[in-house]
Amino acid sequence: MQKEKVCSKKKCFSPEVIKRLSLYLRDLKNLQEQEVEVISSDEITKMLDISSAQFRKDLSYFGEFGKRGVGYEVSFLIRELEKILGIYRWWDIALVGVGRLGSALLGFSGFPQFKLRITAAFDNDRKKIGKAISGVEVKSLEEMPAVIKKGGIEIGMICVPPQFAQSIAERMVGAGIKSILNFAPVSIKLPAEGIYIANVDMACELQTLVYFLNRRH
Amino acid sequence: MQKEKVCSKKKCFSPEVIKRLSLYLRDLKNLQEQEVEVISSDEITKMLDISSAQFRKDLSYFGEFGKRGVGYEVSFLIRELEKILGIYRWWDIALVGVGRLGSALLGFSGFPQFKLRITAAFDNDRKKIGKAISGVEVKSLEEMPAVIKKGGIEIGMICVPPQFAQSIAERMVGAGIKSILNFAPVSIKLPAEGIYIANVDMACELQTLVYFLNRRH
DNA sequence: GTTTAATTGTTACATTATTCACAATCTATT
DNA sequence: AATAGATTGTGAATAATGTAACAATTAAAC
Repeated sequence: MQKEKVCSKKKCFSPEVIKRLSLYLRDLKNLQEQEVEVISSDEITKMLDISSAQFRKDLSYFGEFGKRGVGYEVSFLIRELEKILGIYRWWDIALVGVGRLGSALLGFSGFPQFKLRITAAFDNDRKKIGKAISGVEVKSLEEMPAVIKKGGIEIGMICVPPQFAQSIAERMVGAGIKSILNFAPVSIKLPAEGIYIANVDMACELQTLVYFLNRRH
Repeated sequence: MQKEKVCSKKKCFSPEVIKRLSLYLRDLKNLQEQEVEVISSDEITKMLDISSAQFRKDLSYFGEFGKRGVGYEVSFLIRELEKILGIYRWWDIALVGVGRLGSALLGFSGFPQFKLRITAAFDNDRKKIGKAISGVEVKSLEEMPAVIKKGGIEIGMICVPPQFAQSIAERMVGAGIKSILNFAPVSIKLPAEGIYIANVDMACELQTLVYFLNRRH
């Protein structure tokens, strides 16, 4: 969506490539559950709407993972993608805003599979503080910096109403958060260099649907 | 993310352009609340991380909306963007899967502003059927086709566990749904031509964050 | 062992998207 | 009414991305 691009000294890949890799990984894991052992670029991309050439090209940036004339060994490719994407240890997440969406995310079962876990949740609503939601105790916002620092948490999730999002982002980054997934429907000005922020705005997604609905002939 | 592209006989714009327009609209509405009356491409794009040239070019695909030497009148540009995006009437949405995420979406306050409203919700859990969540009565899945047809609903939201998503999508399209916002972390094979599907996969978004976390120097 | 059918990895090409740069235009000032 | 400063709209230049084509490789069939 945005032109966000984060580089290191090494080769720099666009978020688009990385997002596709993570889609491949997701689907490969599903295939593994169905006990598929080998798959061709053609077959796997039939599910996604991506060309097989795109798939092979995406992988080629990182190495050679298939066998010509045969295809890709599912379990091997999963391991390699996990290495590329950094899924070699657990990644802790701090969530702020335990409203309906925040609670839903706390209970989302899709995270552990990718070694992602929300280990801390914060809110400023007295009624919520102290309660546990999906096994995570809700703490007061004042405790956030200390908890983030102590836990070495690097990923933050913002689920607060839009008017508070900017200030929460700044406090997160001040506490040591290095990347943010923002669900508040508002643009956040990055408070420091080298912080990666991704936005999920459901209303924007829906509006795009509406546009194309209107355009169908 | 995907290479999804929907064209009509008229000029065809990529979903990327449309998504940016809808971001502009969102931020313009915020500016309007702050009583900003005129804004330049430079100022508005400072918030987003998009270049001012990109902003002007995006608009130029659809017409001329600014005044040289001056900038853009906020209220006028809002009206024009609403026209372009199709926000001239209410758009009804059918939601399937009233779990935590589904419930959160039913209560999401960001939709009405863009004339989007969830008017029907479905689940197959007896305990949920009949209850009202955020003012919407949960109905059984069996009733879905009739309700969608009767209401002329064209937008569907899938919030069910991944293993059910494909079949729900097919039943939605069978009932007349023309575009789908899918929250299930699984690839959906489009059951018919001309159906637009957008995917929101939070685990994928987070994995992209993790990748860039790992790469920082 | 040779042939055949399949499928990768990669180069060259085509397309799409973004940025640049500046003429055109507007407002305010003198 | 002429000038200066601001800012748009846009064609041309550049960069990024995606596609197509095919040589290289593999495994299986004969």
